[in-house]
Amino acid sequence: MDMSSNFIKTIMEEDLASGKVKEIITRFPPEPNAYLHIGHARAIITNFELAKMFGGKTNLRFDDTNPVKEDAMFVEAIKGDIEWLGYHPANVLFGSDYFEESYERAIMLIKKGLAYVCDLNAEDMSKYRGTLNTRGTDSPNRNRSVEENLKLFSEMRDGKYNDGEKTLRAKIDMASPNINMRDPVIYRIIHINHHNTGNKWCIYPMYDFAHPLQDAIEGISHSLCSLEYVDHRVLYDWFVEKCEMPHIPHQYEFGRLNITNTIMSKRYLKQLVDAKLVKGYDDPRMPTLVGLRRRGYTPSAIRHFVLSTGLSRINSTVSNEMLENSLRDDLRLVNKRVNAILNPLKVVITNYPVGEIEYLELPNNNENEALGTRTIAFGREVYIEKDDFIDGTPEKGWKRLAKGLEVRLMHAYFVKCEDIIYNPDGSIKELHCTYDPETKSGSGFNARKPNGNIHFVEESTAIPAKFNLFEPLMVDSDADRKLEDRLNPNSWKTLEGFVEASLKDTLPEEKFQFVRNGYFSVDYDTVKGNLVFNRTVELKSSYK
RNA sequence: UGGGCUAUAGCCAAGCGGUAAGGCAUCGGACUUUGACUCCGAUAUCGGUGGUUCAAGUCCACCUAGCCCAGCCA
Repeated sequence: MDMSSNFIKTIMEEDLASGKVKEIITRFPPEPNAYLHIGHARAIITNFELAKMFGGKTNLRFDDTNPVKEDAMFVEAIKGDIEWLGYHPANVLFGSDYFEESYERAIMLIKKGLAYVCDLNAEDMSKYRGTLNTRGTDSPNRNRSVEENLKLFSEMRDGKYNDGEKTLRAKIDMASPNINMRDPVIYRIIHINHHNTGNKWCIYPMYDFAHPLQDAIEGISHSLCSLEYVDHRVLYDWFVEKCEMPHIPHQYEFGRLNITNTIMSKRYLKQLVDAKLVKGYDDPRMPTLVGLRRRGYTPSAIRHFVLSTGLSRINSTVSNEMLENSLRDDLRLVNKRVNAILNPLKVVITNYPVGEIEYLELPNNNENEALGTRTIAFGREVYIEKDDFIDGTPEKGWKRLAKGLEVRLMHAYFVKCEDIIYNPDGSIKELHCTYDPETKSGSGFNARKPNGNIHFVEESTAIPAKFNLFEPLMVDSDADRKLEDRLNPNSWKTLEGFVEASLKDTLPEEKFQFVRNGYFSVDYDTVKGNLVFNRTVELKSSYK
């Protein structure tokens, strides 16, 4: 699928046409402190697709300028997710690769009288900053000499001061209506081991300072980010200019992508995992890429979804149906359609010979002949879905089984329900039906129409399986309420039923359409003799 | 009387002065060995008010609503 028209694509076309840029170079700059989720997928896909469209390239750059929050483990996880999505970065880089250059550029700012070492502690700095409605006041250290600033900054690097004791700040304008311009901190002191640079540094650049420099160094042409950075753009440009970067990158912002019934904030996802309310970051209910993968989502479905939602300067909330639709669309023609019974109800075909099994041939996908055919077993005892039978008089339009009605067991025979056998407790034990040999599928029989078509699995060849069915994790979008109170108690339900014999040797992540039940993916918990399937998404249904 | 951003159908979203694309959802109907798929058909005058123009969703003014910003986070 192509990316439809959007404002960033238009900007790129114009920049290329005018000669403002020679090549489109983008970057995806995650901070290695969490698993990627579907929201990140939008940023990844947008950056890679846009560059690809214009014959450019995209870097993966880990923005690791804050060692207190970052972990090398996430570096590998993030790389894996991006590869899984189908993208190959031109370069895999780290913000920490540029610590030396950042330091040199900071010295340049000091020498130009555009940066100073400040002694204010965090609390006082906040007071001096002023508020949204009142201007800030200058730091007492704002007019230190260049020599003193150089000396102090050098001492900061050498570890002479404790965390928080001093900062390096850009000297801009404490009266600016844009708070980001009120002498922002550009270096702070953090004595901690960094996953890449170890103990080499104890001062680390802030995002606002590091990011534009990183973009400039890498020759990024279009630096894409989300809307909350709009107010930072003027600072971004200020650093690129004042640091005299040879290449001038430009920042463009677009809105975040939200999905109904889906909470994507890092904080909540972490809370869910830490409180063991889910089974980990790859729980099939999680909106993480590893979660979606386990659930059964395919990279191409996610790509299609993201591209179909477009790109604008609005923080949008797209309905979950759109994501689900992308998955169905993606799998419809490429997956085998097989029989599984999630809620078994036994049916005995009383006029079928005891002990006899016959094998019936059917297409693996009736919309795609290339997938070939297979055989399924049919015999005297079969399982059907409980929902496909109604005990009593069905409403008008019922297209399934009921006593006295005849339906087709798909690709087999018409069967008619003659008797309902009950357990002592009143529940249904089994159905007694008769079949009509004349109605065999493929025979061309059309003397009468069945009251619907239902699927089945033959009893003696059936393989037991577990089916995990999901609903949204959260039922309440009110962020003020406690997490526990917002959870959907029915978000995970496991059913035990049967699948047809052809699924005996399936492997994790294999995907099927279970006829009339939806798309399923084999779960990682599947081991020999214990099949577990996750329902990725249901089939659409006009049956209410 | 702080600054910034945004406003096209239920949800996304094209549109760049010439008479409202598309997708998802919804509602009809056809077809159907998945109540699936597919196919037909239905559904908006563009936040509001003025103005410029032969012509405005597109330009101008004012208004309204929503979102973002006061980390030594990103």
